[in-house]
Amino acid sequence: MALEHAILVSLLEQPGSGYELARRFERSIGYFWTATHQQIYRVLKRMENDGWVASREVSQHGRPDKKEYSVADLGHAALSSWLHEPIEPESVRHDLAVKIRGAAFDDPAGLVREVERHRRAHTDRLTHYLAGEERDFPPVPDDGTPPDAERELQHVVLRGGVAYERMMIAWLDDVLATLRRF
Amino acid sequence: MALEHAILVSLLEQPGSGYELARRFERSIGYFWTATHQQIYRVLKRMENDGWVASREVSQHGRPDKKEYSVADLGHAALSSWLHEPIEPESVRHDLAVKIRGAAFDDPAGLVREVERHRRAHTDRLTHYLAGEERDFPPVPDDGTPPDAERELQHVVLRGGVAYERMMIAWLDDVLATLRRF
DNA sequence: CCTTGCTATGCAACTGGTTGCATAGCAAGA
DNA sequence: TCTTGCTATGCAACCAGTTGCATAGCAAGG
Repeated sequence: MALEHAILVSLLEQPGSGYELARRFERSIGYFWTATHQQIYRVLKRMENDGWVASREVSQHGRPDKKEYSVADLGHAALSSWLHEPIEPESVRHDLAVKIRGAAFDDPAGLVREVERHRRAHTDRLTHYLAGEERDFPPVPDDGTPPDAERELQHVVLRGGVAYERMMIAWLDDVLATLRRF
Repeated sequence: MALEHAILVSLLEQPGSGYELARRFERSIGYFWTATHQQIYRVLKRMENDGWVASREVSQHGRPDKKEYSVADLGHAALSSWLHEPIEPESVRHDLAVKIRGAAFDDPAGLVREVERHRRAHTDRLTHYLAGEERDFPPVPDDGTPPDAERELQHVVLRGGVAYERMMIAWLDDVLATLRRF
């Protein structure tokens, strides 16, 4: 399970409430790890019981109070030991691939609109990633100052998202060309 | 849920027992949808109760008997209606991306060996895909005969796997270069 | 004042998926 | 004969994740 660890990373980058975490999981972290707010609240509670995170009540102006969480020593240690474990070869789940192979026994041409819809979703996400990259990672001249690990690593993960979306768009074009031959 | 549908597609391509399905889910179908044998047996039982599949006992020489499943009309209809639903924008889960961002708060260089391990797993899988492609999809001259949908669609899904592995390898090289700057 | 809508937190029930364990047929080899 | 190993099927317990629902503070606008 890596939700705990994703939360730890997110809280290390920036402490925040369950609600704020849920919003981050709709963007940023959420590009490669999804979670709903119910899940986040439940896991945060468990993590607090385990001493991985600590919370404090924060009053806000014009809004309900929030509970701001930050990473405790035990949490930092737990993250560290997880980082040093080898494991997890990742398992893939691709509904669309199942659909494409299934289309052979139904109506191949009928899948075109569905694939086009997916293609649009991926181009949208690519556009979004590229805008984020331009905003958050403008090119800096190498003036000899040491690189910032947090920033560089966030950037390389984002580049992974960009590469993934580009690959998917190219493949979906291949799929569309194939479907249109029937 | 698409496990039912993945099983239907697999049984349409070739009827088989739960055990045989489990083996297919370790290759072929398993490249984009994973399932353990327990899960497959449980779901097959439910599908049989629902009339989606039918089974018959098959005696084998030198082996225990098996129950061979094939798709019933209701199952074919269920698959068809699923294929015509729009839905599912796919959610991603990338442990490695979490680890990479987390490494900023631990030991970036310590992640190199882990990333190299993943890179090796992906090159292995790519080699495996390419061997399968050469074996199952040799180039055929276009002699005007109509293309075989089942075959062409299996091929385009496999090309997706190849594209994915190539993208991952290139990205992991990017990650390694980034990690090595610290 | 009342509705709408966003912030903020949470419970309960369910479903899908994983893990550990168990059983049994049969073949091959020590 | 006994062990090892592959084929073949399955139960039970657990855990992670989803869905539906509920509550409450506060602001803005009709």
